[in-house]
Amino acid sequence: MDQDKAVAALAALAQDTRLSVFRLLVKAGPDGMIAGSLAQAMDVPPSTMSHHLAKLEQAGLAISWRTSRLIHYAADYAGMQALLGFLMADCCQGDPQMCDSLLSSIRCDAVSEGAPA
Amino acid sequence: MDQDKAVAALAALAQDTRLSVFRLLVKAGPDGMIAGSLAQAMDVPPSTMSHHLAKLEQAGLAISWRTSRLIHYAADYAGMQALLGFLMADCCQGDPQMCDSLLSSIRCDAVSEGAPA
DNA sequence: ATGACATTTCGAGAAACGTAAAAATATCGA
DNA sequence: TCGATATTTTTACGTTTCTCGAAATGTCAT
Repeated sequence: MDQDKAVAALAALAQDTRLSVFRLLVKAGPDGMIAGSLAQAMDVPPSTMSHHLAKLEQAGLAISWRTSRLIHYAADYAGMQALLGFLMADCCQGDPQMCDSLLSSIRCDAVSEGAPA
Repeated sequence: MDQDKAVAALAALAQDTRLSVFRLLVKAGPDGMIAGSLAQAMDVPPSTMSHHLAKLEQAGLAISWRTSRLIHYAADYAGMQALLGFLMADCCQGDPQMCDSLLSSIRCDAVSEGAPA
């Protein structure tokens, strides 16, 4: 992950529809979702969704594969991991505690926002 | 952190100069850096840097304060934390292991990219 | 007060982005 | 092969974003 790739990944997520799609894919897991279902879920035309999905895939945040006529999209966890690592790099230089407290609040069993019980 | 704020924060980071500035601020720590120094460091005019800094601050990723004629900018760790938490929400539904492996690679003592020895 | 310094606000042009209809491509069933 | 389905590519237009000079604002020393 270099600067350019990070900017591309962040730009891919910095759009309402795409951010929603990405989070939907994160929740959906490795099996992913069908392109058409995503277009329906987000209430946008197929061509618009295709454009967004292409951007997510180019940014390394989603992967796709075909099953007969259907195209599956799933979150690219490796890409997400690389992006977060890039953002967090050097975060704790001189103060590991600060970084630790930041990360601990993100741990799955500690996430509270965006994941209502 | 809601969807709109997350999009704003991601958009703030999805720009070459601003991403560099943010990472510089993350490295600089709580004392932050002076606006003019950031303009020099990034080689952009003061007005351009001011525009970028305003966007980072509006996005909740930076804070600023004045010391006589100088204006300090520092990374807003709480904002960064909220954004990462939002992105990670629901990441491990049904598969906590996947989320754990993702986070463990981000831990400060495991960061390798972007932080050359 | 006046001038010098640090930064922001305003304004305008160029470039990039989001949207979606229309046409093209790919796959399947009959 | 033909039509139907699923998706992408092409193309176009309106909007937003980026950039930076010029002017305005805030601060300090004299």
